[in-house]
Amino acid sequence: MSTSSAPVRMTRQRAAVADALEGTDEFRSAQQLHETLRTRGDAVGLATVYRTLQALVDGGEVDVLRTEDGESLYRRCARREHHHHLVCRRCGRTVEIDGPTVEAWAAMVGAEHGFGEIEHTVELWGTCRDCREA
Amino acid sequence: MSTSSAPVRMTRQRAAVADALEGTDEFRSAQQLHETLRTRGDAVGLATVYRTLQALVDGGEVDVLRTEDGESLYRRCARREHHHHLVCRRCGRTVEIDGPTVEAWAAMVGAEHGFGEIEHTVELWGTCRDCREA
DNA sequence: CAACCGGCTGAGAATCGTTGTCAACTTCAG
DNA sequence: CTGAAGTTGACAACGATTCTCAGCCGGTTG
Ligand SMILES: [Zn+2]
Ligand SMILES: [Zn+2]
Ligand SMILES: [Zn+2]
Ligand SMILES: [Zn+2]
Repeated sequence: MSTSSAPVRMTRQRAAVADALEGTDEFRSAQQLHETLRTRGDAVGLATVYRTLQALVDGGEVDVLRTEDGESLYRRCARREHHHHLVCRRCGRTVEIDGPTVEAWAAMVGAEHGFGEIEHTVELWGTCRDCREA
Repeated sequence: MSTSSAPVRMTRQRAAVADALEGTDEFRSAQQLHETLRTRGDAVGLATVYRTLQALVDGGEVDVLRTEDGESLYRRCARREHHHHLVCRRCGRTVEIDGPTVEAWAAMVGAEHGFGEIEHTVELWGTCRDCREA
């Protein structure tokens, strides 16, 4: 089996995007990252930012989640294993969450109703202390 | 206090949309509903379908959830109280789920990290038996 | 029953995040 | 150093949803 994946090249742009993600602990949108890079004088085309983020997501390097109004937010999480998030809807600050209970619950409920290939979406939104006091 | 809510009028269009929702047990997109109505010879403008659905959602009459690719799906659920869904990603068939465990878990995790105004998104996706055998 | 006020409708334009296009450019194996 | 092939970026294209606004119609009044 040869999945003949195209060779991946290291470019200034990819390094820049990866770096911007390393530089923060919060979930950021593609546009925010694009702006950050531009300001930092390390400009990268918006399309490239999107492409790079998508690649990182596909490679499991980065997590994505969609805002209530449909915008995608990206974050370089500490652990690569499956986990969930508690995100500040104001500033993006994030806490990685483990939910063994939820995992079992989801799988069980799915099977219980004859559904297969079960997947689950579990995200928590709130307002962090700092944002609440601001 | 006068929340002076504007009077709501019953129109052919609103009745049609409401009826289309009654007619199915599955999560449907605004466009699907619009098409259904058109076919049924009970045409309603797409904008009106969207407006009506939004109103129903605001009134807690209908539940919404977003597809993985950002499309909104609507469904007239049996219970008005908070609950979750196990949805067939193929046909939209849905099972309403109760997750007392999850409710408590979400609230606890949020408070535990000093976040306020906690909200949670918990949806289960799978493939129903019929769709799997097709 | 007719007149009216104001909410409602719909065709089409406008949004907006995201993806597709494609010629010019850059990486890197040989 | 060279050439083949992956990358880039300005800009067009998309697709779901929302906005506009002139014309329409529900329902209340007299
Ligand atoms: Zn915050
Ligand atoms: Zn999980
Ligand atoms: Zn199904
Ligand atoms: Zn819940």
